[in-house]
Amino acid sequence: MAVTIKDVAKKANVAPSTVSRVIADNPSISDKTKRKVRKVMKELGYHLNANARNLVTKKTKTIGIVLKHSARYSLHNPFFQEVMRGIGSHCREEGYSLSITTGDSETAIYEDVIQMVEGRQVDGLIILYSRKGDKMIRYLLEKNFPFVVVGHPGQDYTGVTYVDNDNQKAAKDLTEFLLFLGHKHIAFFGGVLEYDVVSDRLKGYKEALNTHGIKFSPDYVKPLPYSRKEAMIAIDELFALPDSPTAFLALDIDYAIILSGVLTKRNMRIPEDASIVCFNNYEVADYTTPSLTTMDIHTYELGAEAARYVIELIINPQAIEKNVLIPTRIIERESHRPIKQEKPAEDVLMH
Amino acid sequence: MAVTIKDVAKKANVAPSTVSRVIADNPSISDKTKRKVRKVMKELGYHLNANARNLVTKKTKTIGIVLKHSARYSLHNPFFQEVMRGIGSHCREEGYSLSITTGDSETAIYEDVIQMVEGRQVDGLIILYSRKGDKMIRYLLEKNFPFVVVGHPGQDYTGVTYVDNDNQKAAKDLTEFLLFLGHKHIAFFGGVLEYDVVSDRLKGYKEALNTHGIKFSPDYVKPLPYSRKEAMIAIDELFALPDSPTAFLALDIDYAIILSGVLTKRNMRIPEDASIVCFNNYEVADYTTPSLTTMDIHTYELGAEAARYVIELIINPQAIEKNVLIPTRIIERESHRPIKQEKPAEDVLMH
DNA sequence: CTGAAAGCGCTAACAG
DNA sequence: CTGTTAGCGCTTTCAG
Repeated sequence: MAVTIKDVAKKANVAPSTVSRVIADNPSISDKTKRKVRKVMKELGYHLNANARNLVTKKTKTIGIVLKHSARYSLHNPFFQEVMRGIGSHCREEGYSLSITTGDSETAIYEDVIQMVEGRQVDGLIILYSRKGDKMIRYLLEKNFPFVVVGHPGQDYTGVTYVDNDNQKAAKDLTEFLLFLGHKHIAFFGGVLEYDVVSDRLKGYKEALNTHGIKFSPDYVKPLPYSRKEAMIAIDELFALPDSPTAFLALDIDYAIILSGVLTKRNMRIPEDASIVCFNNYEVADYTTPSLTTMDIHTYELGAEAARYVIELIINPQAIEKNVLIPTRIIERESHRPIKQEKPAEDVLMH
Repeated sequence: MAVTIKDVAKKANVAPSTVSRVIADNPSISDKTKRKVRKVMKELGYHLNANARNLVTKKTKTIGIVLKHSARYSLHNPFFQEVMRGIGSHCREEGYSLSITTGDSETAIYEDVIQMVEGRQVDGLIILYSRKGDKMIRYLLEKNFPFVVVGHPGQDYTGVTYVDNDNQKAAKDLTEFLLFLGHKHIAFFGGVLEYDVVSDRLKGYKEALNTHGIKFSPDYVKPLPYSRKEAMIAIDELFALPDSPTAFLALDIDYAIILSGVLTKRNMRIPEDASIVCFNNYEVADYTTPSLTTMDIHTYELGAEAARYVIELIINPQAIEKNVLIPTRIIERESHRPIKQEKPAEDVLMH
C-alpha cells in the first residue's frame, strides 16, 4: 500500500537498483535518470522505509540515550533538556535520530540497553549519569559497542570515552573566586558525597583552601539531599560555629535558592552579609533576588560533544577513547561581594 | 555474524518458523519444544532483530515524541522531564520504545515528523506543545496517523484527541482560593497571552472575579515573558495603582520566584503583606522561602494518559477521539494568607 | 551507466 | 503441533 522503490522503478522505467542508487546519490548514475527518478518519487510521494534499509545495511542511523534512574532523582534541574538540546542538535546535523530508554530501575534500564544493542535498534549510545562499577558499562565494553558517557564513569574502566567537566578545577576556581573576595569561612553546601561530581568538587574546594593557606575544616562541609528541612538544620549548625561562614558554595542552584531564602529569613542580607555562589547556570539564576552568581558548566556543549564522539566511534570503532573536559566559567551576578571589614565600625558603636 | 532465528532453528532441530512462534509465545507450540528452543536461544545468545520484525509486521512498537521548538522556549521548568517520565512509564509497561525529534525549527520538526511517519519508524506520535493552525496536525489527520497532543490543539481541528488540564477551571479555582481568603485586588502575573494555556487561564481568572462580584480591571493583568527586568516594571505599575494588589496569581513557578524576590526587596513580607500562588507544582516550590502555594497540574499524568491514548489509537485507529482533562489540585504551602484587616489598627496609630 | 538476482532476519499463510 | 514457502522493502554484488 505504501509506495516502494519498485513502484517508482516501474513508473520511471528503470530497475529498482537504479532507484536505490539515486536515493544514495550514487555518482555513477547519470543526471538525466536521477532527475527522472526523483520526479517520479515526488509524484508518487515516495519515502524510504527505514526498517528495510536498516535490515540490509545493519545500521540504524539512530543513537540511544540512556537515562539512569529515569530522571526521577538526578534530574532536578534543567540539566536534562539542556544536554538533550546539545545531543539533538549535533545528531540532527549528522542525520541521526534519537531513541531514549524508559526504564526506571537499574535492571529495567539494563534490559532496555540490551534490547537496543542486541535488537540493532541503535548504532551507538550516550549514557547520562553513570555510576561506578556499572555492569552495563562492562557489557558495552565487552561487546565493543560504541558509547560515550556524559559524566564520570569512575576509575575502574579503561577504554571508555566520556565527556565531563573538570569538576575539581571548577570547584577550585569557584572557591578561589570567593577567597579573592576576602572570604575565609566558606561553606561547602549541598550535594551527595556518593556521587563523583560532588566528591570531585569537594576535592577542588579543599585544594583551593590549601593553596591559599586556609585550614580546611569538615565543619564547613554540609552535604545534603534536596530538602529545605535538612538544609535548615545544616545552616543552623553552620551558624553555631565560632566563625560562621561568610560565603556559601552551593552545589546546585536549588541549594542556592534554599540558602537565599533561609538566610534572608534569618535577617541576613545577600550579598552584604553573606555571599552565595553555585554550580549550574540555569535561567532561574536570573530570576531570584539577588540574582545568583553561578558556575556555568555548559550543559549544552556536554551533550553536543558527547554526540560528536559517539558518532566518531560509530564511524570508526577503533578510534582511541577520549576524555573530553568541557570548560566551566563563572557568571557573575549579584549574590557575591567582597567580605566586609572585620567590623571595626561595629566595634566602635558597641562601646 | 549475529545469531539469527535460523541458527537457533538448526541447533534446536526445528524450523525457523517454530522459533518465531516460540518468540511470540504462540500457544500452539508444545511446552516441550518451547523449552528446548528457549534453551538454545539462551545458549547462543539470541536476540530478536527489531528491524527484520518491523519490516514484516509493519509495526515498530515505538512511539515518537515531538518537541516543539526544541525545548528552547517552552521548557523553562521541569515540565519536560515530568511528561517524559509519565510517557516512558506507560510505554514501557506496554512494551513500546520512545523516539524523539531533534529539530529546532518549525520546518525541521515537520521534516522529522514526516520522516518518522513515512519512514515507518514509529507507530504513533505524542505531540508536546501544539500551536494553532499547525500544518503538521493537518498532515497527520489526513494520513489518519495515530497521535495525541499534550495541551490544547486549538479549535480549528476536529478528530484530534488531546490530553490537557482544564486551564480555565484551574485558574478559576486558584483565583477563588484567593478570593475566599479575602483578597479583592488580585494580579494576574506572567505568561504570554498568545498561548492558549495563558488565555484560558485568564478566562478562568475573569470568571472567578465575575462570579464573586469583583469588577475585572485589565490593569491587574500583566502578561510578560520570562524576564526579571520586565517583571519589575510590571510590579512597579501594579503598585502605582490606586488599589495595589494584595495577591498574585503567577503563571508559573519562575514568575513566582521573581515576584517573591522583588516584593521582598520592596520591603514587603510574604505572605503577610502579599500572597503569591502559582501554577506548576515542581520541587523548587518547596525550596523557596516562603515555600510556594501552587496549583499542581499533574504533569506526570498528562504524559501517562497521552501514552495510554496513542497506544489505544494504534491498536484501534478507528477509536473515537477523546478529550481528556487531567484534574488539577491546589497544594497549600506558605506563600498565601488571608488578607489583613483593612488597617483599622494603623488608622488608630496614625492619629 | 544500468539491470538482474540474491539476500538481510523475520513473520505468516498454508499444508500436513 | 510443526514445517515449507513467500515475501516485507531495500541494498549490493555481478554482469553487461
